[in-house]
Amino acid sequence: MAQRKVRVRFAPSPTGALHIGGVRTALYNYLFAKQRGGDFLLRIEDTDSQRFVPGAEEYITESFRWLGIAFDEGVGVGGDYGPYRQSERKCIYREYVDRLLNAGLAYYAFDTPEELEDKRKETANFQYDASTRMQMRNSLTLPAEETKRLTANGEKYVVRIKIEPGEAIHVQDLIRGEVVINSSVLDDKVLFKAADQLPTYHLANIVDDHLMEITHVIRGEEWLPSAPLHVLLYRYFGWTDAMPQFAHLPLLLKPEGSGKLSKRDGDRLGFPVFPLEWKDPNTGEQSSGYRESGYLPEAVVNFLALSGWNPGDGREMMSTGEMIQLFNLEHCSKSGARFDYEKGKWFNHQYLVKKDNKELALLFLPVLEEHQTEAALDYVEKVVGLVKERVTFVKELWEQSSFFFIAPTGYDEKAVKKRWKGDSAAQLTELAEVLRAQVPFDAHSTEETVKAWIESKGYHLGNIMNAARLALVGESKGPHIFDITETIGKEETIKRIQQAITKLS
RNA sequence: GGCCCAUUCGUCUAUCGGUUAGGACGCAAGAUUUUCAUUCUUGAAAGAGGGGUUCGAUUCCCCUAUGGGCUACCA
Repeated sequence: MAQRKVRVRFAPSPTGALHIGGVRTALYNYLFAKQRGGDFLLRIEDTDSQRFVPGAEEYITESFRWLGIAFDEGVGVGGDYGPYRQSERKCIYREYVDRLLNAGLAYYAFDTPEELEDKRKETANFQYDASTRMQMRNSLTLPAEETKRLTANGEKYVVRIKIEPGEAIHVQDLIRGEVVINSSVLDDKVLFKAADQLPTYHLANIVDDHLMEITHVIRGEEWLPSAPLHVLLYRYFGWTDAMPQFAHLPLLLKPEGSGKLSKRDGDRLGFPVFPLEWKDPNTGEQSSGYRESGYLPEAVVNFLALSGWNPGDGREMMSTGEMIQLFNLEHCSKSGARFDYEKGKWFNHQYLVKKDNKELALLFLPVLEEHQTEAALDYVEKVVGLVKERVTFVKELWEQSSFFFIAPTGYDEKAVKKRWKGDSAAQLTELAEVLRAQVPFDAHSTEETVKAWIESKGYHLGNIMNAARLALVGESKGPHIFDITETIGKEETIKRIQQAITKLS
């Protein structure tokens, strides 16, 4: 077969917020495409008008924009294979349905949902297939004129694929190898609904993948059971030669308990399962997002890539560029991965520490604003550089640095008990004098002066430093004390020391 | 219930017949430190069970168990 340009797609349906597992699937498609110099497209599968949720499509687009995963083609981007929204491709599918109908590979079925339900109730394991279809109301059992009359009358029919039993269907999976399924266990799936004149997933998916010249279908494991049906559909259409290659990814599982990661888990266990915050327009239910929780998109991407795939050499911290180079389906695991949220946090910490102070300061500015605080950018930059190693999230920067912006209004009781000794007031009074005379006031010079003074007086270093820290910070935490004095400056330093003496004596 | 997929430390995973079964997160201990963190060092921690194949199985095959998915006029 001629070498075709790699084209992969991410095809979500707009039924709500994009699940983090979906994000991972999209990411793998993206990495795969970019590595092979191929195209990555976004197709919206909105063939179920019942489940459409307003805002979901915008949510999807915005999520990938935030994550830095760009589509080459599709909804919101455009391209030569459009439209990319299945609801807008309505007229395309009818032709293919007819093709199957005319070839005798599909048939009309008139059974109502109620009739089917009854059937399922009375017959255990009822399946609409070769063994049962001749007992149902369809174009195979009804006289031709009757079928004609019913379809012409606008009866609510459905088109089903006709699957011949007893054949072993082989699916080649890039991750799992060969999977063989007997066609007898497959049912005559509905391909098209007359009610809304729309195809179901299976038909639309195959037709679109073919028309859009998709070369690789990389999707979640939940699709593996219907892969044989898809293979059959390619055959029915005569497209076997151009059939895409399949790769079914393992699922993301709940961190604890059993089952796949679900929307509910996030807020139950205290972590987001969505890239962005989401409020369901129907239920009003609010779900947290990675972005709003203070995650860095590059950390989320790196972490997600590594649950289900590894580069093979033990590397963990990787830029998107590196992952594009290293990605391959062979190193995707076959078994489901429990979602390791703690490791996600670790990744965020790593990326946060690595991040340029100025960029970090920019991200911190809104947080400062929330606390009715403002400061010059270069001041914030300096502060951020001093405390970033101590936090996991941008938000936590405030807890670690508030004293750089606001003088302590009270003193931590425990710290006072432990650090404020009987002679602290006297010693700090002296320290204030030493500091007042200190020029220049940079951390290094100040430290030398203060240490020399302590030594000459024979004071206890720890006692002075801890008491001073209490005065400057208000509690027993924070970076190197002379970095604090340098940053807040001489006036503020002395002011805080004097205030502590007054309040704590 | 039926069908399909999977199974290495608590978790994510490396190993593609011969290893003291490696790394990372988390956990524990120690070191560093004027505080709290960070950091560094060390440690505990795994091949589901049973059969084969083989000189030799974590690795290949079968069975069992367990986990997961699918089983809609949803995707």
